[in-house]
Amino acid sequence: MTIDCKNYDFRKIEPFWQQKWLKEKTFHAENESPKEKYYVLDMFPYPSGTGLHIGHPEGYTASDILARYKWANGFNVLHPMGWDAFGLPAEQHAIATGQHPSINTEKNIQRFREQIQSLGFAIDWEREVDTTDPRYYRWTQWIFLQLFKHGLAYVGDKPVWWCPELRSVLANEEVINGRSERGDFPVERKNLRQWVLRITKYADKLLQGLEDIDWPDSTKRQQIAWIGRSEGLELDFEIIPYGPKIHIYTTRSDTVFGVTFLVLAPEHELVERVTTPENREKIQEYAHNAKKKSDLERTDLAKEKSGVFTGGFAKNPFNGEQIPIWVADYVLISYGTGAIMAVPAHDERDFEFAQKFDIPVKRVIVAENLSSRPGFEESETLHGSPEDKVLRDNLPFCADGILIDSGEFNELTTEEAKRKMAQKAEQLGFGKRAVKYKLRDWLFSRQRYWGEPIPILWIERSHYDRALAEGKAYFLDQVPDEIVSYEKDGVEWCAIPIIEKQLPLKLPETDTYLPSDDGESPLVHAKRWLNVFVNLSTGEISNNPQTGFIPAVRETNTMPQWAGSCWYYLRYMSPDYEKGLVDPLAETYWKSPDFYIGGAEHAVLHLLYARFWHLFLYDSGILSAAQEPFRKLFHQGIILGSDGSKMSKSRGNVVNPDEVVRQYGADSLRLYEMFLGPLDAMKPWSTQGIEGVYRFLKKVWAFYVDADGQIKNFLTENDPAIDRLLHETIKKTTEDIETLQFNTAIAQMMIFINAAQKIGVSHQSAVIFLQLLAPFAPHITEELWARLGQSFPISKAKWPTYDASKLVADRIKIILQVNGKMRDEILVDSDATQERIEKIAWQQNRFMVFLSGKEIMKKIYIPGKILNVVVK
RNA sequence: GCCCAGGUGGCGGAAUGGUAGACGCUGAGGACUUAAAAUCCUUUGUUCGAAAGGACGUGCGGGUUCGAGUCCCGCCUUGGGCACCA
Repeated sequence: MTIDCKNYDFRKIEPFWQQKWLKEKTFHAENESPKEKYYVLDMFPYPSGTGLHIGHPEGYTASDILARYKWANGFNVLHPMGWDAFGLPAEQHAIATGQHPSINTEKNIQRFREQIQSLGFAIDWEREVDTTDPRYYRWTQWIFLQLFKHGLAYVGDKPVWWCPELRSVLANEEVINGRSERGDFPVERKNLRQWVLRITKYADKLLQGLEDIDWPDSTKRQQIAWIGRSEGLELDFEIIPYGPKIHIYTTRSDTVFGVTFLVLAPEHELVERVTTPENREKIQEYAHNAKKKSDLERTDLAKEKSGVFTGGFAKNPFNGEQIPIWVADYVLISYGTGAIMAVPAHDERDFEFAQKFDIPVKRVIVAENLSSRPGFEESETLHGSPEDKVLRDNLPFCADGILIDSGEFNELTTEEAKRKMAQKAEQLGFGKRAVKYKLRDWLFSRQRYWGEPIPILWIERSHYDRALAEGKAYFLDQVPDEIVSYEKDGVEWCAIPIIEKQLPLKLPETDTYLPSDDGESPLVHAKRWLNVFVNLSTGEISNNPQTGFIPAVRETNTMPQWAGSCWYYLRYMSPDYEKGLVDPLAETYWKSPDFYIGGAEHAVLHLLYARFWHLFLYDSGILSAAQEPFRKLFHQGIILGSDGSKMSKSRGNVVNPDEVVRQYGADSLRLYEMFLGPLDAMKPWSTQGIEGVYRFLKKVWAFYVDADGQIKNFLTENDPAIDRLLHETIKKTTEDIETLQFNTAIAQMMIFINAAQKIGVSHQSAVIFLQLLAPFAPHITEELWARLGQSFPISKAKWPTYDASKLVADRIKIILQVNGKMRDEILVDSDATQERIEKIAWQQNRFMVFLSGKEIMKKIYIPGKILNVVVK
């Protein structure tokens, strides 16, 4: 079956083949197959109200080329698509219109599906997933319960980022420079009861797992930096006289003899204890102000240090020196121990602080090449002794070096000193080695309507204890060892899971989707849903009081948008499986995606959270095939407006994919996005540029089809030159697809068609060329393929291979250089020796001009390429 | 401030240390056409030259090499990430 058209009528051709692929399930992936599998994954889109963006098809086309290429290579390919459909815009739309967010979400999904289908991707549409579908989020909730059961989900009254505009709590990762990532609204600190996932427990695994996965270096680096592992020493500085100890954490224990003050974070519990009466007032004032300051202000004013002396002192455990204790907000309560030893000579921040408050600076580390300089043995307190100006200007000296003025540790290197000091501290019991992370636990609850409800009930402590004591609570083996509870108005509430049978816990209907002003989820308005009665033996839930049922309150927070995207790649493997999140057989077969493509903006958030869940699921035996979810990752670049700036409505440089498809067709759009430049680069869209690839496709059409719409006659045999070009093209296209260099693959195909147009090719070569082009431009090639009499899809046809013997030319070009400059070229037989080439070269007048009267120093011959003569 | 990736014609971009500018766009000239569109052909880094041909040329300055866009050192600049993490 083909289309009845004479010209390249993509408006007829493209919908025809799209429907045929859909109807015949051409790209259906089998869960049981003797074939080797290949799983290509796109980061699934959030179906926004504005429809598909021109950037979406970039990644999708790249993955599609790979998918079709793998099909042609005999793989059983899984290339699915789905919708990350929970999210704020849908909720805001619901607030504005009063309409349930699912209605708008469904509409947007439909639009996205149509748009994506209009681009002809080889997707298995039977595996579509939607994170807002209860059949999907049932398992998101189930995973949450597993995390809960294993003690990885807990509640805490935490200072969190609260965004008044969005009326929601945000995760650390969602706050950028004191503003919300979404919407760019100001955020503030607020204490709220929150669900938190203990991602920190996986810090080391998340770090180690990066080692042998094929990811962009920059993304790995970002995750490494985000996890922020550091090894150091915790030391005790005893408050004088005989007070409690201040625990500090340092990665530079080698500088401990250079400590000239300690700093406590304003929120540190010992602040009051160390403060002397005469300083109490100003310390309290300082702490109070620091608390009021948002983190934005605290970081914004980072340049200008502030702090107050407490009047108290502590003893340096290494040398017994009395060290003044300060309070300053450049020390954060949330990292390390909330207290530091300050070594101004060897730390920029401490140095700045010491300068401002006139605190002594004591140098204890010198660069290795300086240590031999005379006069260095003597201790010098640089403050107030400006003799050695050079030295002073060198401070702070933050690099590793050699210790001076450090008692028994003198002359050790930084590395040796750290080791010996740690040993001593541990022996004498005033310190211990410690590992710290910048990574914080993941704030997992949101005060929103449009998210997965957290499947938890809250019951009073007395009920909880009794049920456990009686040993017949349904949740006996479903709760963590450590009770998750919180106190409110003198009552302690304990978290219990709802029974698995009651999943999915669906969102209740409410009158309003607006959170309350005090930061409670809109779900609190659903009173009937909220207050229930539960039977602790059976897990049954009732809306009315009954014998054997006790009152319970539902958790009203919902999950963040990241939840659904943490495991969708698993659901694609068996989207309809009812007994678990993934069918173990399907998981064993598909393992994990072989290729994952999506934007670099997800380098830390989604990609870290998903890894965390996957590692957890693997550890707890729920998954068994792959420890890491994404073995190979690629980030496509961003397509800018034609003015070179980011596409935005306000700039008026937005390109609408529907418009492009209408004007040039899906094949042109796909081809152009791939031809634009390297896949990972940022590149501007050009309206004229797409004309070029459109012309190319028209040229391809005209090469196969005559003016009457009939397939042309081809040559019986290829000219040797075109034969070589064909095999070069097979080679180049194949290699470029493997390395994702689609722009140069397309350039090679253009070269081929330009030559073929002039010289003509055999029928067989014409068929091969279509196969090469098929992953890039599937519609036009499928149509021409069918017109050539083929009855099965071109993407399933065996991928062409090149014949290496055909790549060898019988005559080759040799470049003649004088002193490395190209002066002439000659054509010789490909088996010509250097001697023969020199003989020919010496007959070239043009070349000889540059040699005449010169002394020949040297001749360099690069076989088959260059003869370079060095003259003087 | 720190870390990373870039900087090549009018434009997007090609180039395992070996002919810089493939391929495409744009511009110029031509063919076909009554005309236009489409298509096809020639040409298109700068500069000197009538031409043949020469000189210069991959952000800037050095270096290594027979030979550097590519490797090394220093700098300028654009983009991305991190940012008091002790």
